[in-house]
Amino acid sequence: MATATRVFMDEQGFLEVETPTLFKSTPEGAREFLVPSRISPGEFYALPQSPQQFKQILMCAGVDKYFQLARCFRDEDLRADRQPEFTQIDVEMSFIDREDIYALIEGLLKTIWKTALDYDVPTPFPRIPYREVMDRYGSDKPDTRYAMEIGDLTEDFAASGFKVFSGAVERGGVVKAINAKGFACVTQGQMETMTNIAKGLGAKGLAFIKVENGEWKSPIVKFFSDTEKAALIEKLNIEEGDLILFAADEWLNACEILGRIRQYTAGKLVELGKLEIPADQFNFLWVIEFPLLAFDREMNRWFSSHHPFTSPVEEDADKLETDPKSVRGQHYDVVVNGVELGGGSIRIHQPELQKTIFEDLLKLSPEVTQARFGYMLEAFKYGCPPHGGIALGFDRLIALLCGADSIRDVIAFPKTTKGSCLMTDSPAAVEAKQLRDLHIDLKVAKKAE
RNA sequence: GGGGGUGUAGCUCAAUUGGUUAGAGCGCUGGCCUGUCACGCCAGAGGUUGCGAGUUCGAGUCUCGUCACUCCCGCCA
Repeated sequence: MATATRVFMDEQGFLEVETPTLFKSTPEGAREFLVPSRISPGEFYALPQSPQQFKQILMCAGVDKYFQLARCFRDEDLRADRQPEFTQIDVEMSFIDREDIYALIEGLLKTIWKTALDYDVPTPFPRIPYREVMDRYGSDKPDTRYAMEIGDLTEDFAASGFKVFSGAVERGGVVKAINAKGFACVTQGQMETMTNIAKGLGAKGLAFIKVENGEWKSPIVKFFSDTEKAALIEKLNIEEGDLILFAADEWLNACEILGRIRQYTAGKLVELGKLEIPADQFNFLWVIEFPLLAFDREMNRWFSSHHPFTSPVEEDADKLETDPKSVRGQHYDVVVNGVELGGGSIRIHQPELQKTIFEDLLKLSPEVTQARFGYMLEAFKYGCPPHGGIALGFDRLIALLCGADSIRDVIAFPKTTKGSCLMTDSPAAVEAKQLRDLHIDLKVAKKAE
């Protein structure tokens, strides 16, 4: 697949460029691996979380079509789909807009799926704005191989006698529900699991209706008016044997709760043989127009929902100062079968705008901005073409093609959950002389042998 | 870093309150049959129940430790 990727990218006129592995710490994103320097006592390299900044400078330098199968490093906890070192298909191009990226990546994925599985990926992929994908699927990486979409009942229950719902609407929230078709046979334990999912996301409970023997079995349905019931039947297509689950909360929470519920119930319905999710089908889509910024309540500041180099969509740019929350980014994720395969954006190429983002919105001091990103702002000053790019998780891609549940299954010599290599027994202690050369004193006691 | 779950044959799983020689399906090997195509029939191999301690007359089952996997929170710009 690496070969297929290189051949395709070469045919499209891209130049493969290697970027340094010994990079510098830019602690905005994931935790980095540090490498001590022998020649510069007390100073460190960092292994790159991605070649992001290098590739943007390549754009300034006139390499207008760059790609790399890039090794990336992140010192975070592991998961089935996360390893401390992994590979991405890293792409950046100049003088383009989003459409160019969509067309390129659709072509690449089409080629890869054809080569590996002789599977014809239909193009173009559907594009769904973030707002809509959350409304319909409760996830920014939905599995669209099954429908079970979330319904919105905010207006229908705004004046409901059921205070839990009308109260949520009064506070500016929403009322949403999902129909788990044929899941009225849900067990007590499964209901409890789902309630815990909802509570884990801050809900007080999980309202439900079981439709059995022509009857709505539910502790709350007695509060519903006939109009409200009619709205439910119509919007959720309620039939005998269905299970309806509700979330009344602020918008994002309600969406996420039902998104989790959607995934959970779909899994159970597959076990029961009442839903089919074909393993040999691949539903690709683009999720677009993510919010550029999200607010961190604890830190009381804005942070980039993607990364700080993402350009705002043009018609929202003037709202950066007045209404940062509503600014959408020119960011896009490519999603297949509930897996986020990659993401990217059209970048900021104007030094002033980049500086505004760093200093006014992200509240980095000018000194910090200069120390961490000064070389980029400097490069931008000499005239940087409009550019953008994307990175696809290569390990995830291979796992998808192989039908593997974990990227560990498609990586030679993977790390364990605790980050050690069982083959070579790394990480391991080093000799005192090596530490002296690196000007390092250890504070941890040496492990007893 | 915190919390939950899991670990039994190559794979998917079973094994009652702790109780005989740890079972089944699929797969594998051999034989037979065959108008077969998810063939059928017969036979067989395959296990230190992740590892190490402990409790017990007796541990797959209980306790502790450890390793691995997995999910959730944190983290993953």
